[in-house]
Amino acid sequence: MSFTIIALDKKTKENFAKPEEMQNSHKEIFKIIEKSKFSKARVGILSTKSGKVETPFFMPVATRGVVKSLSSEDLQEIGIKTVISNALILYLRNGSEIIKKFGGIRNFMNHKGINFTDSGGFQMYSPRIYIKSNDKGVHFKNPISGEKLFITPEKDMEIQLDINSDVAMCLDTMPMYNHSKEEIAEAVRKTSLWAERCKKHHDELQKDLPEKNRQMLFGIIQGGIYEDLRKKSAEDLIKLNFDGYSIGGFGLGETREEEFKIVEQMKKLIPKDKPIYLMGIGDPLEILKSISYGIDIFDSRMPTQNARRGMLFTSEGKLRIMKKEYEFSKEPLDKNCNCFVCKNYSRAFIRYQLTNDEAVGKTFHNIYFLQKLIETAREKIKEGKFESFLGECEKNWKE
RNA sequence: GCGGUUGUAGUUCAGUGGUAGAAUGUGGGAUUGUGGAUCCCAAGACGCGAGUUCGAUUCUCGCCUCCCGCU
Repeated sequence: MSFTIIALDKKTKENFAKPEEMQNSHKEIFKIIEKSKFSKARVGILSTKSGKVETPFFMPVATRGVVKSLSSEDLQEIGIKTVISNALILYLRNGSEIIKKFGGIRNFMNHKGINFTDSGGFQMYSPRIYIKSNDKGVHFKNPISGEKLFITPEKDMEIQLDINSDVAMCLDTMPMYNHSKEEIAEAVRKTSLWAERCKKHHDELQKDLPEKNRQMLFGIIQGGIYEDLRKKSAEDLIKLNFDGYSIGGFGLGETREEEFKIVEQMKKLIPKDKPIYLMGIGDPLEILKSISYGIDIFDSRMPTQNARRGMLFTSEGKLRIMKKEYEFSKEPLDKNCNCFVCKNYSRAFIRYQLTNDEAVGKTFHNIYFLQKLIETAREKIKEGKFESFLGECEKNWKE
């Protein structure tokens, strides 16, 4: 499935840094170029070994090296520069070994942009592959071969370096929303313990590499909705001086109020010159709101997974395409959207094809929508009009 | 034409002398660091007629229907 017939516009092309242009100094890996006067929103430039990307940005999830139902060309057309893959899941199918022989995931998936990898800590939520963990690491079972694996923080760093992503994530322990405070405190303790080992081993593995070729490493803050635990987690990680800081463990059932209370708290604790990544958050309004609290990076399976399940984003809110009322609809998904899908297909067509699970660009549209939304947000921040833009979006958005 | 068999939700099947349950489908909803899912809610049925009985979707009879066999 590909929509390569759209010619790249000039602006999009220019936004893609060529490898030879990427050999700049990496002394300043994150540079703030604009700050809102009315909120914590900011625009920055994150410099990685594969190029630069403007923040805030959203990364589609490419768990096994592909954003489901989108090609690398599609990503380029949409203007997506950065995707995130999953080191553990790639490792399960021997992907990390194959990718190593390609010199990294950038070459393997031919995504001419920037790649993040997640550690696999999140997969502790998945009873199908997670067995148990202790202070040394995590026991997983490989559902393909049936064999058991033991992933230590050190092993995880090695896998992510084999994959050679631009930004790696620490192996963390993610508690669930319904866990007791004691369990979440334990997850924080283990996350800090592992973060230290990740950082040490990661530095050691790259000590001979020139700085401009080094993979970055982000620490992941846990602690659920408890300010004292979050504070402890953040302080432990900040001491280790990571390249960036992730806020993990949200999007699991907590309220927006609980979430943003912690996000605001974290914003005050994390050094201003470090990028902040709110993991797993992909709801459009939630993203915009988080930007106003100073978040720089997002990722989520929401736009891709929900597209396949018939939930589309539009400028007027969520559209459930399988609803009976769209059976004969000649309208596009979103009349305000300029994507290939909205220019060519009706709601009725997309709805009809979904009954047979045919991919006709739903994912393309959702990713395009989010990309344009955040591009607009960056422009609005630069113009000093972000907050009114946010208010307008909130007003127009229907759940 | 005769004999047997069958008839319960849109569909495929349970079940009971005190007016019925599932699966699937349908209509809503959920879905947030992806194993190409899963979960929640709702609506929806005893072929027709007569008899026995306090009461029949259930038992009896007739009609119709499904399928099988015989002529």
